[in-house]
Amino acid sequence: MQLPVDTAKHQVDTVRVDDDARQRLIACVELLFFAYRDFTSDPDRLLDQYGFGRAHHRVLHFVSRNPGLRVADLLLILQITKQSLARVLKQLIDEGFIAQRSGKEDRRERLLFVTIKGAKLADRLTDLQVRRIAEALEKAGPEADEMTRRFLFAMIGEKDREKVRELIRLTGASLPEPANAERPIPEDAT
Amino acid sequence: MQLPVDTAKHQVDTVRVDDDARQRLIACVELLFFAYRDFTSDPDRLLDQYGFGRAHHRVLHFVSRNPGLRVADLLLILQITKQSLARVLKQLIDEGFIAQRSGKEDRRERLLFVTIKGAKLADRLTDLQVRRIAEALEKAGPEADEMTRRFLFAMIGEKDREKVRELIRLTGASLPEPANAERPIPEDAT
DNA sequence: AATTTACGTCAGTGATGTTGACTTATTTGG
DNA sequence: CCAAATAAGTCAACATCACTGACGTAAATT
Repeated sequence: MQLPVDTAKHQVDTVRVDDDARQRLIACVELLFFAYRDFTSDPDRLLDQYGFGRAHHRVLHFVSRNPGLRVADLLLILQITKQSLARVLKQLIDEGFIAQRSGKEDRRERLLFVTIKGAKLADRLTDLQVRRIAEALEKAGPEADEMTRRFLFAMIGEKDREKVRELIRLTGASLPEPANAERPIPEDAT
Repeated sequence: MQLPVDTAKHQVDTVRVDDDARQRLIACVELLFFAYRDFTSDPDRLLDQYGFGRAHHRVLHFVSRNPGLRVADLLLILQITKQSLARVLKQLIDEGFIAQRSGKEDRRERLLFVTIKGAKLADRLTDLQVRRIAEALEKAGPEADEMTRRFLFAMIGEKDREKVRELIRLTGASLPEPANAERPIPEDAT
């Protein structure tokens, strides 16, 4: 590529002390961009073969991991609008990757489940991502596993952290300070 | 949210040994999604005020960090098409955030630079992201800094790693095995 | 019985990406 | 020196994924 060198025109004689620290943090910013770019590239290729996009992937993934998820939950997780979700969800249902059932207690709710077909695709997609992460953790060193989870968790907006902690349901030392050790396990489940 | 519990219908009696490991890896997959979602949310809010999107941010960032970047370089970095870049780049130029100059040696090249205005916005955006990362690293622990960079770097597709290493120009122990200690520093620079 | 809730849907819009083809200016190589 | 390759810009058409706002329907709640 032959990139030119940054001659640091801006912030010339500001605090030199944390200048180095800032450079390392900016490296993190850029690394996160590249890491995510490539993290999504493997699934994207597979999804293309089904005529699906990243939006389909996210829906399929979270429904697969959380059978009986409600539409409202999905909206909270993905932080998109009902209309955005509707399109991809409809496709996934129409093509037999996701099935829905009315809730027993509240029949307004549509509980979402993956079909066998959907589970297969979800697993293939997850395998691709798990493989890349496993390799990266191995390359990063023995303690990268835990450290990375702690870092990524801390990157989440404070308001959503508890929700995410419940969602990914990782117990033990894997995440910092569970704040509330009680984990009321609902018994309905599928 | 009251999410139902995964009853693990799939891969029932396969290897139980790394089942736990797989769960932790899947947690990483999901954490990366949430982390990136929130990582981009701060800049997005600021960009909105300028009528810009994420695409503008990426262009502005890399031009700001690499003055004199060529269009072709940008295409390699962002991995988008010329047409996608053209739209946002044109806007950034028209609105005075980025300036271009023909290359001295090769006058076909259009070298890109941020203007003062562009540098200010780029710095504000970077500050937002740096702040979130700094906080997350602090919460994750003392060695998260280095570990996280190693992990993120290893997440990058093997073919692009060297390019990225040059681009983010982090030396020393910050990244694993530089492979080639020689770093020929081009002297043209701006 | 009225309100709220969960979900679906219609219509319109915008940001960002894609492909393919073509032009212009400039450098390079036989 | 002229042909080919290269860097960049441009046009047209299109897909995906997000948005807003409004409205409908069924079921639960008050």
